[in-house]
Amino acid sequence: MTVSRALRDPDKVSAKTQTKIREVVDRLGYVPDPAASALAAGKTNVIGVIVPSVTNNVFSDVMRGIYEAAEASKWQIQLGNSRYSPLEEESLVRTFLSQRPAGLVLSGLDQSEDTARLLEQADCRIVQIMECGPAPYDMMVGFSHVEASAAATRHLLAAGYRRPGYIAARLDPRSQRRLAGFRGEAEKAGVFDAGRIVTTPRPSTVTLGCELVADLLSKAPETDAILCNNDDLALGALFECQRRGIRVPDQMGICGFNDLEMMAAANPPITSVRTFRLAMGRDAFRMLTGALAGIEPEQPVVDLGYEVVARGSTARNGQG
Amino acid sequence: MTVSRALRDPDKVSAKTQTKIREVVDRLGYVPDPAASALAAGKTNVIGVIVPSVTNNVFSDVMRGIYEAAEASKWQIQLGNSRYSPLEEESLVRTFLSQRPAGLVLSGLDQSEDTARLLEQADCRIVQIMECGPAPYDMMVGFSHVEASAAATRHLLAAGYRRPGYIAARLDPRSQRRLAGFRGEAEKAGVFDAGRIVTTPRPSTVTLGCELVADLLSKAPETDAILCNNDDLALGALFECQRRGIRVPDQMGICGFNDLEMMAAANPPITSVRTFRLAMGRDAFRMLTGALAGIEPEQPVVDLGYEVVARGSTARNGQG
DNA sequence: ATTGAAAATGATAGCGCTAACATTTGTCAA
DNA sequence: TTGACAAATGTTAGCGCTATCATTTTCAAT
Repeated sequence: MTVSRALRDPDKVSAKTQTKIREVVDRLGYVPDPAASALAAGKTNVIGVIVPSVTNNVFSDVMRGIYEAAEASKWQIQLGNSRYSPLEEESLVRTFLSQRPAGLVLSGLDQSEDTARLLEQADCRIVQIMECGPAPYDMMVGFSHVEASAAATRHLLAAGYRRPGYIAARLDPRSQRRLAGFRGEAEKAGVFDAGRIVTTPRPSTVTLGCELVADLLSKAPETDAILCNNDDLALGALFECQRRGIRVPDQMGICGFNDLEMMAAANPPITSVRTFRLAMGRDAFRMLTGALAGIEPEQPVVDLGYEVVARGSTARNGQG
Repeated sequence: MTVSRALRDPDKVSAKTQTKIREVVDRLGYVPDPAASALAAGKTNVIGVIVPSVTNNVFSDVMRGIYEAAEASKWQIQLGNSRYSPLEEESLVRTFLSQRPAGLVLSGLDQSEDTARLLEQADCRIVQIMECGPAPYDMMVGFSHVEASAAATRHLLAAGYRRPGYIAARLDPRSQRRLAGFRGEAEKAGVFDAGRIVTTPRPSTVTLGCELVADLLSKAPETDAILCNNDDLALGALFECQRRGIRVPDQMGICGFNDLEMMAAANPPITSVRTFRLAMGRDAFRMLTGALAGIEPEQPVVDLGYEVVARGSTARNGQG
């Protein structure tokens, strides 16, 4: 029927036929069946999004960016949770691809080999988020974790801290690159000491931040600043220092990563590296749907950057 | 073909045919097309989940419970974000129902009239989460917000606080019921004062907790305890009190709601009302898929309860 | 061996839509 | 008025699967 056309591509149908159709559709309460449409057209309006965690604030902000951008569009978001496992990611990619999605949004650069092969052969557009790097499957929007944590390290050094430590939980690839950024910059300044790095595979929490600081201070009591792999840990670090009577920022500088909203509210406010998570989700969605509409992005890789937000927790000597 | 049967209902196919089919499937890399299946069968394996927020920790925990329970099952989770808007919820329900989902998970009891009508006519199983109440559409798993906040209020009174205030952001229906629980209990004890209630429609953040406390103290400086509508606000309240040199718990008691992980790590640790969010998601999924498999739940409404976790922030007079 | 019932397998139609092409209608210049 | 062409609408087949029923095979009991 012309009905199908009227509903999907109203320009190709005359105005009066459109009104007639709309009237009948309303009267009958007709709703198109997406399964039949998918089958006949051989494609869907589904955009698959695979994230490593649905609870981590970082990803929930990205998801919000995506959902808000997708709101009132014809695109359906299908969310998958890989729980930081490349194997689960692979299985999700398979599942999603079997649905002939219009597009796929993936986190990071470190897919398994099999996943990479699937993605290269996939006939859908792909956006990788969270990181920037060479050789995207298709498109990419993120930032450099190495550079961001290097900048945070330089900030600590500029504030006068000389024995910086690093705490991290669940060392996913991005955390490892942040650690590498810290290490590189600390070595360059001649202040690196592997004894001041404390990590754990456990998932990140505020409580864990307390524990990691306790661990760090028992191993390296001389530590005068802590670069935390994320903001949960940084908040825990602050609490732990307070409990031990360690004055922040004078005796100990604390810097987080991501700049969650609570960092600014803490007491003292905690320095952090702001990342643009909402924008990342939104831009990923726009790049993807733009490309699907035939508008190729100017650059396949978009670097959203970062910003070291200096606050009280590293304001030694009146700096920051 | 027998192939379809072998893949969906292996019991009905002989063992040797099964192996043969599996071999060929592997060799050809055959993957069933879910759209065709949905069209032919008139139903899907999709379970729609509609939450008011994807960033709020409460809902992300519930989502995690659902995703973890759904992991490796045949069920596909389709997430919708109503952003606290009954209208967006209605539109999501319409979209989801047009996909002939196997089930639907909704948040709360307060759907719009049109949504309620849609749901009553829907031929899929429905679970409402987050709250308990009479007259579920189908099934329900949650807890009583009124009772939970009443219990928190009683805890504050038992700790010796006599001029309790209440701060809340974004008054969704559940927040309103929590406020009602506070009010009821405070009135019963003769300590209610509407001047000690400060609310705002803005979304909840830690920073907002600071601001609401500032507002509360300017209006009602006599306040000696704050029941916070959630944990973000409670953390902000603690920070603000610290900044003002108000001693917690001696001069001011602080109690949160939900008992996010960070409450225990704070300094002092913050009293909160624990809710069972992961379990809520998991149980909702299990009830739903159980019912779809023909196993009706013993009770259509499951009350998961709550638990007041007393910590340092309300430990006046050595109590708590 | 024969029978009957159950188990396993096969054949057929159709789910509701869209792509591709065929036909009709409308519009305008010659 | 006519023809030429574009715009609008109609026709047809088929997307890949499943439900249903028809047929064949299996196998135990007689």
